[in-house]
Amino acid sequence: MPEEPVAPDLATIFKALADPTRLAVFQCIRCCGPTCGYDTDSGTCCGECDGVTACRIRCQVPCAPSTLTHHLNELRAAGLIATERRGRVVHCRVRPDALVHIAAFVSGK
Amino acid sequence: MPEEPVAPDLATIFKALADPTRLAVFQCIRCCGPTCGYDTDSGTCCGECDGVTACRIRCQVPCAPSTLTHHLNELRAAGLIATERRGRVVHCRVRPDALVHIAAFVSGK
DNA sequence: CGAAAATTTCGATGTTCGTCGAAAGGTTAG
DNA sequence: CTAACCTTTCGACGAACATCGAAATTTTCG
Repeated sequence: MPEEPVAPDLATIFKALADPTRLAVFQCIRCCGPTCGYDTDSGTCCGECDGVTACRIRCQVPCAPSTLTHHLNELRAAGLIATERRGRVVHCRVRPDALVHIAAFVSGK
Repeated sequence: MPEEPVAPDLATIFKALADPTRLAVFQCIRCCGPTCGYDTDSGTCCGECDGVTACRIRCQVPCAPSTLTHHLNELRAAGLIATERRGRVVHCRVRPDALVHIAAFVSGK
């Protein structure tokens, strides 16, 4: 299961952020941890950083565990976050290139 | 029917741009006409500019007339565009403050 | 090994959404 | 006034979506 299949189009990225709960999840990941050292080539995250664990996200964004998994999958498919399992927990991070497409859109393509 | 009821939240704005067809409509409006001189106080558009007519949008984004009306309503409700009827046709324009919320989001809130 | 913890998968459910066609509404030109 | 044009409203329909609970999976710890 790759972290990010291909470059998703703009509408897909917007759709990933269009749900209030999912947007809150993204903001939580964004604020609670440093930017992920995700490597596009190797498809892996750096092993040093901690990120935000899923269970910690659920402290700030209350929802069922399965619901959070679904939202994380959507955000990851949109290329916005990277996830990495370390033991029992999953660490979530914002990808450094997450918002470049949106930024280009705002600045007039 | 006000042009824009209240300041919509970020998720609503993203949702308005999350559909490929609707995003194409927005880009069409954005590219084909100058920025609208929409006045937040008076709630009207300046009477000088032409904007892009709905029927012209449908030349570039094929869909049923009722479908386009629906999409324009969504974009307007999200505060992204302003519409103005002039005679038989409806002129559509991007609101000058359309993307400020997204820009703030990209730049880290 | 067995229990506990964190996450995922699966199936189900109710809602929202995008789309269209038909009909109605408003406006201009002849 | 009437016909043509552009747009909106209405109702309907199928697809997609957010959410959950239960069960399964993965991993650590005693």
